[in-house]
Amino acid sequence: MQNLDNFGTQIRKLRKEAAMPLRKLAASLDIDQSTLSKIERGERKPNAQMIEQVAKIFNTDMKALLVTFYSDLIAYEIQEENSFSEILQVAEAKIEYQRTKTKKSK
Amino acid sequence: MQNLDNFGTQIRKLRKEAAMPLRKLAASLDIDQSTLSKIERGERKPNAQMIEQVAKIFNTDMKALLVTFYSDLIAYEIQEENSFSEILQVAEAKIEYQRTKTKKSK
DNA sequence: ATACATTTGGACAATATTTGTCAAGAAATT
DNA sequence: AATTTCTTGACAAATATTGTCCAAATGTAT
Repeated sequence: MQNLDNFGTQIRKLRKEAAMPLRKLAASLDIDQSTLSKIERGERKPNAQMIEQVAKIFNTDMKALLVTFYSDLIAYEIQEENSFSEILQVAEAKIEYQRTKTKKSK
Repeated sequence: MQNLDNFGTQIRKLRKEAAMPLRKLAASLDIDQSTLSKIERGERKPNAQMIEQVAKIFNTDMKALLVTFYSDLIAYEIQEENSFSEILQVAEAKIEYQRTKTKKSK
């Protein structure tokens, strides 16, 4: 089954596995350690640029991190909506439609 | 098939059907007409509060508007991601998981 | 226990983004 | 061509995000 961790939890796990102090990871990512602490605990939103750096540092799969990052974002935005399932379905159709359009227009 | 219009297009259609000038709808929504013009053409993002008002004014289905609004938002955010399909799937699983949790904890 | 390293919490300014507003010009309608 | 409707761009005000610091809290080893 897929991993339902949020981005913060995932990073913290990677960091612990690597036995790396938060302070050090923060330095590698060029962010303040308190900021990273908050990101790991879900108190602040991470930003998309972090993802590539994190993948490199821990030599891990970037795709998994991207999926976690964006699914967090989306789940948060529509968690209160009863029609969440339909929303996601339509969003997917829209993206697919966009892609066929740009393919043709090329 | 589902409606893949974006929110702006949908509002514009409703407004045209009702033969209502933009200026008047803007007044009803208590926003500047230039703002509404931009929203209808997708140049500015609408906000969620508009939805209920629009549904009332045109006596139309609020759910359809909500789905359009949020699917736009999401499609825009992840349209560049190759794993968009998986992202959406995981987002859905996360929301479902959240819900089972809160149900139990009650 | 105390010393040392790590993590967390809160405050704050700097920066960026969003939102509201206006007025003038373009387009459409009568 | 006069009137109404819509669009565009510019700008300030309000709001949100981000970066930074430092003290307090927690954890770890001696």
